[in-house]
Amino acid sequence: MKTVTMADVAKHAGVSKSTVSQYMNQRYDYMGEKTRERVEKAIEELGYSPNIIARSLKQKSTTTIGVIVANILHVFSTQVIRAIEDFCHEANFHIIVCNADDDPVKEKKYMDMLRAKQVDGIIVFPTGGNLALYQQLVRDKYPIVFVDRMVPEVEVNTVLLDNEKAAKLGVDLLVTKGYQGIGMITPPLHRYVTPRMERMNGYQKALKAHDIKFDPQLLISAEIGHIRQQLDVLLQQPNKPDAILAINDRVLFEILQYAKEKGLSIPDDLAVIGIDEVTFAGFYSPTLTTIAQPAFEMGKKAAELLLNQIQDKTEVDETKIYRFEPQLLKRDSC
Amino acid sequence: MKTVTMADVAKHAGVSKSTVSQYMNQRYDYMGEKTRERVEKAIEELGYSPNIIARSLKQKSTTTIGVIVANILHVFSTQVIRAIEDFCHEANFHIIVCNADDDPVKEKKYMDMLRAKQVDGIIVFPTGGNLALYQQLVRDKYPIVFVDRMVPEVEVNTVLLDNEKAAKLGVDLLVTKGYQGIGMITPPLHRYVTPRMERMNGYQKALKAHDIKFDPQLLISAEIGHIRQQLDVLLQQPNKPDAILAINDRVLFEILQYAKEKGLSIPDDLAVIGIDEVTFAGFYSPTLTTIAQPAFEMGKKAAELLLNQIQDKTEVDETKIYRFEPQLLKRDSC
DNA sequence: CTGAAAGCGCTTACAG
DNA sequence: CTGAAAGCGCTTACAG
Repeated sequence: MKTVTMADVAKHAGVSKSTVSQYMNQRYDYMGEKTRERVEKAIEELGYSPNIIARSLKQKSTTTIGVIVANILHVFSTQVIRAIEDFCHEANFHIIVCNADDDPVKEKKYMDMLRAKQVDGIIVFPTGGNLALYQQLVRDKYPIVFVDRMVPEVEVNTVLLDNEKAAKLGVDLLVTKGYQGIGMITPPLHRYVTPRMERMNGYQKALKAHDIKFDPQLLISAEIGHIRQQLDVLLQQPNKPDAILAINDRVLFEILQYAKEKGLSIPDDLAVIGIDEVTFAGFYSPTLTTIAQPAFEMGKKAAELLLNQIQDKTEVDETKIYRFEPQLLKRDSC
Repeated sequence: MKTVTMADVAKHAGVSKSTVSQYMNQRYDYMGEKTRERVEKAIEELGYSPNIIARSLKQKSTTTIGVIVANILHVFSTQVIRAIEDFCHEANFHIIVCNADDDPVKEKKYMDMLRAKQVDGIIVFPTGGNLALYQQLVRDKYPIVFVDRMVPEVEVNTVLLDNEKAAKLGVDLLVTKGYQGIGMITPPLHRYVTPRMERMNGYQKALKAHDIKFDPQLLISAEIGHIRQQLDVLLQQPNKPDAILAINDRVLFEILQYAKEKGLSIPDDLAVIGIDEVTFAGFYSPTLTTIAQPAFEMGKKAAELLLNQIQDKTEVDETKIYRFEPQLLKRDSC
């Protein structure tokens, strides 16, 4: 496939490259009628399509952005990506998707590559492990938006769920329904991961608001693979919980699996609320009360913020945290 | 952020651009020890990072591929993308992800844009609606791989599930278990969509192999939103099915939702098998018998085929259909 | 062992 | 209204 270039078109039409370029960029203002037609015809006949790479080199814009997610297999990431894609499609931008796998090394590698590829900006679910890099980007005024997690030391527009509220919605409902011991299950908290930390805080604050003492015994913080086993221990205890708040969908799966194995009845033996909507919530038995994240709105907002930054580089936006409202979907699991 | 270029590095190090370029490409063969150190130091001090766009223009390779999926929200697409991403990451390639939404117009737009952006190749879940374009690409020897669907008129490497076998596995199991009336539910078949057509064929062939007459009455072909209603009609009939094969996960959801609403007991009132594994199959009540697609292997294969095509353009591979084995996961819903 | 020069395919002042 | 020329930031024969 011999590629046809602008020079070919120019020759074929008997005009200069400049004129073809004007045509391609729809600057017809000063172009003769016949000239335009000739160029149009030449493009048609040669099947010319411009090399955007070459244009990018000159214009310093690739109309492409990078999106680095923690894991594209998570439903939440998928929905955020989809929303970003839709928004970018409108604006004629493309997205390069990368999986950082929660690994700061991989994250850095991707960031560097994306910049080397001259993407116009980056949306990232930050691992938090590349402080110096984030700060460098901010200093360079490189367009960037954080999603799902924040990095307190770094001044970047950030799109987050109101995580405390999400946990509070769950606790409030459980308290209203009269549950006494409200447990919480989360993956490990050893590292600062915004959603987990904030949801934990929300859980504790909400308990306090209801004058319930936080009981560390009712908290499980373990790797996904160990949750069922710990749950088993927890439920043997005399002061076992009668309700549990699952910090995310992965945790909810473990609880449901456990309940199934042990023949526990939900909500009678154990009430359950999960943060994150799940596909089967509406037809599980019982139907599952969940707290949904507005993932599409969040993705859209992230894209909007980034494209704004890209388009008017001059304006010095103040950076902000954008909080989105979780939505309580009351069903029958509590 | 004033970008530092190769020329800056050259000046700073007191060498020529050529030398810096050699250094960047690790061609140290003929480079003096001191020269190398000087360049290294200059790069360090200036914080130089090369502009890959510029390199791409010269080298005619962007180390980027395009991936056009039908819908990134589908679990299958997600898994395929993830596998492609992983494979590409190894090879230092990046992926641009696009959603065609099953719309040939959008598909064409994306294809054109991706080529204009000089991606080195494209993996696509083809809508089937751009025959001329596909054929043009083949003629141009443009690296391309189809996934999930085939386009019979076009000679392109294609990665598919053995769809007939998937349906056959389901029917065989149901027959073995003694079910008499085995129904099938699918989205509309008006257009040729490989998985649907092949699974339908597989279903009919499998029935025949068991000397069961195919009864069109037991088949529902309807938009997702109308399935429950049609199912209701179907199950009122005298010769209603006692088992159903769901052609994909979306259909399975509808069946489960229906069963829940009507208080049907699975498998006693109605046995169910779904093609596509679902997250909750293992802890639903009953646990769900499904037929899983090896999505990761399929994605990996697609990436492998594409990168091979990209790397040795000379070699004329014969194009092939690569079939992957579905996996029957026996559980309790039949 | 290193540098000058041409070129990748565009865009953009500037001149006429 | 249109064209010649310079330049975007690299790479790559080629010369010495």
